[in-house]
Formats: sequence, C-alpha cells, structure tokens
Amino acid sequence: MLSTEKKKLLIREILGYILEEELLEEMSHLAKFRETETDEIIVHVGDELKMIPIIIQGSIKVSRENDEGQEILLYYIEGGDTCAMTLQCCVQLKDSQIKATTMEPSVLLMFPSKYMELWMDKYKSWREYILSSYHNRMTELMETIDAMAFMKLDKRLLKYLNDQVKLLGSLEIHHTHQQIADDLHSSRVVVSRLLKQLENRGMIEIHRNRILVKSF
Amino acid sequence: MLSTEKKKLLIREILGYILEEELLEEMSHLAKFRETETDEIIVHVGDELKMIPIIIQGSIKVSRENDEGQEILLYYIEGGDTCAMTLQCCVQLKDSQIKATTMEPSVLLMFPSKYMELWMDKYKSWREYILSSYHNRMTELMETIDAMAFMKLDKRLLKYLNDQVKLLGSLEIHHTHQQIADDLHSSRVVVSRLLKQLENRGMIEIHRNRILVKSF
DNA sequence: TTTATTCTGTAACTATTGTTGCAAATTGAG
DNA sequence: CTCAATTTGCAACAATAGTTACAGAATAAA
Repeated sequence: MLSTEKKKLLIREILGYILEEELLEEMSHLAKFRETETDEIIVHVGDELKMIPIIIQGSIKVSRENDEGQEILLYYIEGGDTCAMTLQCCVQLKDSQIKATTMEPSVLLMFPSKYMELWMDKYKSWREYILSSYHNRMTELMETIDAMAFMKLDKRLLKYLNDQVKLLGSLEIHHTHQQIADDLHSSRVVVSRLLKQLENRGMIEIHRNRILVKSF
Repeated sequence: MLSTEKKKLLIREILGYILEEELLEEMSHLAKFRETETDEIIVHVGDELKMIPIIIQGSIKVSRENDEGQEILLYYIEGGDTCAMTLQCCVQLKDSQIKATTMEPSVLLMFPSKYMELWMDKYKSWREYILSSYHNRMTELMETIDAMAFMKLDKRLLKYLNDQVKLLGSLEIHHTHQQIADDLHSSRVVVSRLLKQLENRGMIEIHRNRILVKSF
C-alpha cells in the first residue's frame, strides 16, 4: 500500500504537466487509490459508475461485448488517461457500455462522480483534459474501425502484437492464442494458423503462453 | 436564402431546449448560415477546420477514408447535433480525420472556432452540449464497431437500410448498389446479391437508383 | 510419478465475402 | 428515336475466415 506522501507525488508526477495546481491539491485530498493485479475487471458492461477513474500506472484494455459474451477490443488506456466512456455515465447515471480490464498490475485514482461536473465548471485545465481525452479515445476508436474495415486478419494480428509490445514495453507477449482470438474477435484455430505463418516468416517465436516478437 | 429573423427562429427552435438564453443570443449574431444540396462534401479528410459546424436541418453522414480512397461509414448527424470530431480539430488546429457529406439539402450554422473555447469557459449549457455530443458520437462509433465485428454483411445491410429509412423519414432509399457498397466497404456485386435475397424474402423492392423498404 | 488440464498444431471441410467478366435493362442526352 | 452511359443481374471462380475433430506437447495438480 502506498503512503499518502507517495500518492501525492504520483499524482503530480503523472498529471502535474496537465492540471492546474489548485486542482491537483484538491485531487490529492479526494483521491481513493486502487491497486490492481493483472486481468482484473475494473468496469463490467452494465455497471453503474459512481467513481471517475484515472489511471496512474499500468495499462488497461477497453472492450465491447455482445449478448453472447463475445468480445472485441476497442482501445487501450495508459498512465495519465481517464476512461472517457465512463465520464458521461457518471454525469447521466447511465450504465457502462464497455468493459475495462487491467493488462498488468496497475494503480488507479478514483473520484466521486459529482466532481466531474464541479471541476468542469471550476477548472479550465480539467475541461481541456476531458475534451482531449474524448478526442483521443474517438481517434483510437476510428483507428480500430480502420483496422477492421481495411485490413485483413493477418495485418490486424501483426498490428495487435506490435501494440502489445509498445504498450507493455516487452517483446514477450504472455497470451494464449485463444486470448488473442477473443481480442480480435476471431477463432483460436485461425489465430494459430496466422501466427504460424508469422513464425515461418521469422517475425515471431511461438512458445506456450508466450509469443516473442523478433521484428516490428 | 433565409432572412435574419427566420435564422434566429431556427436557432431557437432547434437549440432552445438545450442552450441558455444568453448563448442563443450570442449565436444568433455570430452565426454564418450555410445551405447545401444533397451529397455536398462539408469536410474533407485533411481539411484545416476554422469553423465549428452545427447542423440545423437535414442530415450528414460522417465517414473515414484510407489511402486508396476507400470509405467506411462511421455515423450520421442530424438537426441539433455538432460534429464532435471537428471540435478538437478547431482547438488544436489539427487536420480533419473524417469526411462529412450531406445526405439531403441541409442547413448548417458555422461559428469561428475560437468560440469553442470561449463558450466552454463561459456557458455551462455549452459544456454539457459538447460533452453529450462527444458521448453520443462515441456511442455510435461503438455501435458501428459492434456491427462490423458481430454481424454478417446481410444483417449489416439490413441495419443500413433501416437506418436510412429512419434518418431520411422515407421508405424509399435513393442510392445505387455501388453507393451502398461504398458505405459498408464491400463490393457492388456482393451488395446486389444480398439485396436480391432481401427482395426474394419480400422485405424490399429493388428499382433503378431506388430501393423500397417494405418491412422493418 | 501419474494424471488431468490446458494449450497448440494440423487437416479437412464449410461459409462468407470478394473478383472478374459479360449481358441486359434503364435512363438521359442529343 | 438513337446512342451512350449508368446501373443491375448473373455465373464462375478465388480468397479469406470460421468450424470441427483429433492428436500431441507442455504444464499443473494430485
């Protein structure tokens, strides 16, 4: 567990360049910290959200589910980002339309949802932060649409692997083929097939529960 | 061309329920009206946007393009909506990532982009309007992703037809098969094939340049 | 170690979507 | 009306992706 002093330092380290001093101070007092393991589900589809999350350390993947429990990966969020989709849920008291899962041990800040509105009225830096957050997430959603519309599955898979490498800062990806298939909304056999092709082309090495990306 | 009085009435009619009186007054003085035909391109990919558009009458389709000029339909905007993607472009002076095309004769309001920020600071109703606009557009982007990920092309086509009917308020859709294929990022032959199936099931009638939706 | 579970590889097959090429129908311009 | 351009229909084929079924490898649990 983090000390209060450590927490304040973390907030400043991550958000100090973005948010104004007075707001940072206010946040430091209000923030509830949440530390997570890998693959913890932070937000379920249908959750009523009463807290605004800001991710301080780690990374989170945001995905969409259909009625049959099938998934499709939408985008990732990293340190300093907030989950744009949860913001309006807080304000309008609507249920979450997305699922958020940690990809590594992570640290989150949680604020009571009423501050969303209060801070919008009070702090210019918060307005800018929220707007640019929405914009970034929309940009990423559109890139996801691009990938689905314009790229064949082999390219999408390659992009997926590269994204994981960049995001987690490691050339080793610790996923089963089934997990990758879920993220891309494909099937395990198809993913295995395409991975094997990438391996034959010398671009990756396949091990159990682990893929080593050799060039990207 | 619309008279000044007519314009003020239109603004109030469409946005009066949403925006506060003082802002409406300010908008009435600043607004540049733009009237368009069907299939006018309002925003090209790569455009530098210096004006915030708000659509007053008609409907607009927002799509994405890849390098080869292929398209994919993202979502529609209607009366009272603004184009969320252009907002941040105005603030950050970035190029547009999307293309916007009118689907029928339409009326737009245009405001110099600096007011985006000014009004964010000054008017609570503007803040709420912009935030909910972002949220709605993200919701629609996610529904587009749902359709692409979870639905086969025949269902997507049916959804497309129904969306057009709802949007334009007519059971007649005046598109060629090629135009529909472009929106769905498929090919003309495939769309013709699937439309023919729908016709055989008695759900539509196919005519040249025109599809009549009989049940939905 | 033995057993059970999970993960990966492979083959054969199906389904869906996309492509090519051409003919026929419809419409608009002259 | 005639001709040209556009739109639609259709057939044959190709490519991509998904499914089923099973075997073997790796790992975890007993």
